[in-house]
Amino acid sequence: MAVTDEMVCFSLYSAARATTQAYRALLEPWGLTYPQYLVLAILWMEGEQTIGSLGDAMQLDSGTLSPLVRRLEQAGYVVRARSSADERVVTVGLTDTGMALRTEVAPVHTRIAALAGMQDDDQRHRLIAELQQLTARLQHAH
Amino acid sequence: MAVTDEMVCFSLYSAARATTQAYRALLEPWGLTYPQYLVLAILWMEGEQTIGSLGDAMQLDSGTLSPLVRRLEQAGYVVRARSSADERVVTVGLTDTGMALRTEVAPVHTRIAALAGMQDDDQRHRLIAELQQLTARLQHAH
DNA sequence: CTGCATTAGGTTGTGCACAACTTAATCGAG
DNA sequence: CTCGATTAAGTTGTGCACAACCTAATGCAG
Repeated sequence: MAVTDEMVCFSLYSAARATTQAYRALLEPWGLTYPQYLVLAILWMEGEQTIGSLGDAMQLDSGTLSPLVRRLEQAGYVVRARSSADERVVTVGLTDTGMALRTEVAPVHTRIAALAGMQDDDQRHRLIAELQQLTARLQHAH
Repeated sequence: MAVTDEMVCFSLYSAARATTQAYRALLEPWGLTYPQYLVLAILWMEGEQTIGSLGDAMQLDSGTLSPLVRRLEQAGYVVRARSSADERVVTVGLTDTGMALRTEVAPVHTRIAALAGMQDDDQRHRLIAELQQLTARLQHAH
């Protein structure tokens, strides 16, 4: 029994890395990373976003999102544009190529959940709720 | 209700980042990161290790551990030495300074668990077991 | 209308995480 | 004993995560 097996933090750290590994394998044909997939998933479901709204959804700051979205743009999946109403705001929208990925790529998260043994809705929602509560507590702690 | 709130992967990703954030705050006085803390925790509990045994425990390869352990050495917490029995192997041991940290720093993971609302042993072990099972399933999937 | 505070996004620097590769030591079949 | 295979660790390059800082646009008190 290793030291780390007694730590919640380590099992989280480990599970998160196993998850992004699983995404890496399934997303490899499109050269997408897991955070890039998340941005596309948000765009597919909710339409055009700003860097700020992506940051709210993913809890990431512009220091992470700016280069990430730039790479998605270089790959031809999204376009960035300064908002005409407010020149500070950058909008991010899907290209036709990005839109076309949806059918094939969007279901990946469901396949990952199945691989993880999380195909049962109740069980999955219970785990999600528990993790969200844990996250909220840690965030409010400081 | 955001898109990402339906995804196990996102709640994991989010919880893992909240955890390392909490560690960052508590470890700031010693300039330690969460993975560095893990290495020290293993050394405190199990004594001298090799790069390979640390890699087994943390599921990391030498590409991550080599520079990480180098930084711990530069900070004066550990020493590296080539094994005389097998010159390929590098052993990692605590310095007196590293040993002395134990009293103050080792309890941090318990404090994090408390902040996360995971002070109850049964509840914590149930979550750890669930995450370990999920991790194992994802790792065996490929 | 002016000028300072606020806000949105970008840049820089550090440290993981990991793939792909290199180097050097050890092992082991023949 | 020899030499090809294996093993341990390190190096290089890419992408995230995040702190600290910068720039430019907007908002707003006076």
